[in-house]
Amino acid sequence: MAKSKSAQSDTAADPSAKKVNLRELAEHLGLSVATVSLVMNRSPAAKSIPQQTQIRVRVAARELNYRPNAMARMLRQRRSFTIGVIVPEISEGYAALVLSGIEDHLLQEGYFYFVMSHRHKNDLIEEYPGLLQERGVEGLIFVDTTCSGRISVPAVAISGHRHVEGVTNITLNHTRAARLALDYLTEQGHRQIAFIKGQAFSSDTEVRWKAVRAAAQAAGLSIEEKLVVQLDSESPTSQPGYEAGRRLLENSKPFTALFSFNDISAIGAIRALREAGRRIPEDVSVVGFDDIQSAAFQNPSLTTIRQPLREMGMSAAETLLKRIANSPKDDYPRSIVVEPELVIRASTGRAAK
Amino acid sequence: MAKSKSAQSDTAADPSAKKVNLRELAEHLGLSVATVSLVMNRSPAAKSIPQQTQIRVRVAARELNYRPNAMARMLRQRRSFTIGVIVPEISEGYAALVLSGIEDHLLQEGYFYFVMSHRHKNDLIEEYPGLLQERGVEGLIFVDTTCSGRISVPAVAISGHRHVEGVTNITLNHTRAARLALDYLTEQGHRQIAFIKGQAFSSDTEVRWKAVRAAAQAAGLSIEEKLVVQLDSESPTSQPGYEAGRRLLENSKPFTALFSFNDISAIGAIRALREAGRRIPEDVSVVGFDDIQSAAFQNPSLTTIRQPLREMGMSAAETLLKRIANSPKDDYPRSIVVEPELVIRASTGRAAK
DNA sequence: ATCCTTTAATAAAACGGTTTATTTGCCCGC
DNA sequence: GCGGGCAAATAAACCGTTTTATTAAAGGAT
Repeated sequence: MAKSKSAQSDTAADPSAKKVNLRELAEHLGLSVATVSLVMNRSPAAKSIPQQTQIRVRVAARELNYRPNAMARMLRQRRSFTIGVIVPEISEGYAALVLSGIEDHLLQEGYFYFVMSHRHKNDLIEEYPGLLQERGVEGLIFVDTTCSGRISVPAVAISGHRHVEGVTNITLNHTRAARLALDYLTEQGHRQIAFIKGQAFSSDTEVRWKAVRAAAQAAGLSIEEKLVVQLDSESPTSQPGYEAGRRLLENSKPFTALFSFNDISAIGAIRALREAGRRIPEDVSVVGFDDIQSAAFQNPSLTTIRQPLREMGMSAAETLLKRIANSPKDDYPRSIVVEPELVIRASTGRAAK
Repeated sequence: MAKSKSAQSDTAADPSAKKVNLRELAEHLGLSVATVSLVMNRSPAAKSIPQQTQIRVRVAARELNYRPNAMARMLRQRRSFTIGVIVPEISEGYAALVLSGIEDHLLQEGYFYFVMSHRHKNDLIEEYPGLLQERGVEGLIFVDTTCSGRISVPAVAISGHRHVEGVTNITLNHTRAARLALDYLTEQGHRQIAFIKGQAFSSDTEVRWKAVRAAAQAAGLSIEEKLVVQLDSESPTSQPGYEAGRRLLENSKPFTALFSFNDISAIGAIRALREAGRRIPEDVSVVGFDDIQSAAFQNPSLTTIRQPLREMGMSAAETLLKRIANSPKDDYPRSIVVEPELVIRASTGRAAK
């Protein structure tokens, strides 16, 4: 912090005085706004302006505490340096990690971002991209949201899973993810494996389930219908997982392992299993998905398929900014695939029996 | 979704055609921009414009897919309908809940918001308010961040705990919070209670600790120095809590209960206690703070002092928008106090012995 | 006819910058 | 003594709205 004597109120120097604009600054200097603008922006056109004048301008700008008006500048340059991010909800877990990755990269590049969460309401999903574009965002990032409608700016979807013209998809290698989980479980001797599918609205649900079935087949496992349940409430908590766990138990088909759609629901399911007297992992091994921050601190700590969520966020931001920079050209990556990782913790072990 | 035939490419109707601006729309109509603007904004000055013309204008606007340029409008009206939110991090837990409350209210009122997270870096804390103001935000919300520097827009701080001119503070009734926790624990027969203090950088740390000491005194408890440890890493995970728990055990002073600074750290501490063979709650009762979404799904589920985090977020947004509306007048609430609530779950029970 | 009102609309000045094209000296070479 | 070139700066257009003051025509009252 600069040492500013707040007592000294007469100089135009430090107070949070009223805004001074370019015209006033120029008048104060006895120069034209054009000159001052060129200097302040270190425009190449300013090369013919002598150092001395440049310094004079900058000193005065500091003294008068000149701050260029962002809206005026945006209007003229037709750039907002703002991007829009659409997420299902600002929840614990998934979105929080992705957002922090996005933010990291954007702030570093001088961009700001708007967040809007739609809580799976279809009308909001339809409406938000338009609202953001009216606000002048230069690009959009969709997180776990299948984007629809006309989009006239570059866009990136994280786990979007639908090929939309103009949208770059960032997705996990689900095939590999499913194999990691099932191969590991079968290695541990599990053959009766239960599954919790994601909510219908989650864009990952279908592709992940397809991958699981393929992986099961490859591993010579057959998936019992009674060992498959689906999440169905839209709560972002572990409650849906808990309910799914209960349903699984009601089906009274024995199983020694559970592969759940995500960590949040795995945690809920574990609670249901426990209440029914099953010990984790002695009676049932549980594998989650995502590796959210709290997964490692569950009791027992959660074995899970890690998605590099922060990295996916960063990659989304990076890709988007590149696309914006190249804007008129429409050669852009359609798809970026990231790799999962099996993180073995304490919620899994060898099959009983 | 409107039924729009995407094949029909000749009419100017539906395609994501190039932007049409007010001037072009006016020309198309054979009217002046002024007239069109008045109609589109339903300005009171438009009352003298006949219904028929108004309809004509609106129909054409729809047909040409006219969207007013937000930057031009903001520049002219000198309003951005944007506010800035500064948080330590977009983490699981605390900030996520507060943010969702903030968002709820803001979107409802037609405002957008920028988020910036500083991860406790002092230079960023200094820098961000200025950056946001340069971006034209009409107000600022600080979450768990003591704001500094000159602020020339209305501001609200959640758990700011420092009286800063121009900032409304939203705080929890910590006195009551501490009493709820300690009265409950003493009722359960606990006398040897350990404490985990918050990190030095958290704005809640000091006032909460002061309240705890006062409550302890009121309950006739003395706080043993060896039973107090402080969180000290800046990780937003449970790791610092885990480390704090270990330190507590190393001090080898017996205790039957632990009151931790927040849920995240309580979860870490529980892990440390467990590793040392202590059962929760049979050997040690643990009380957290915040009631983040995952608290209810811990194993055992976490007894905690609930802060109404979403409500605090909503209240912050509401207060801020009210202040913006009244802007020139500087009578504003200095402080808003919200009440905590004791949520008893399974991590606490009667003292052993 | 004259003056006032009302209706329907417009011209033009903001808002606060950026940027292109142009001006004004001034020095240099011949 | 004059055209050319350069240095230093500026005028003015532009970005796309909003909003105030003004105009133009028509109708009504006196």
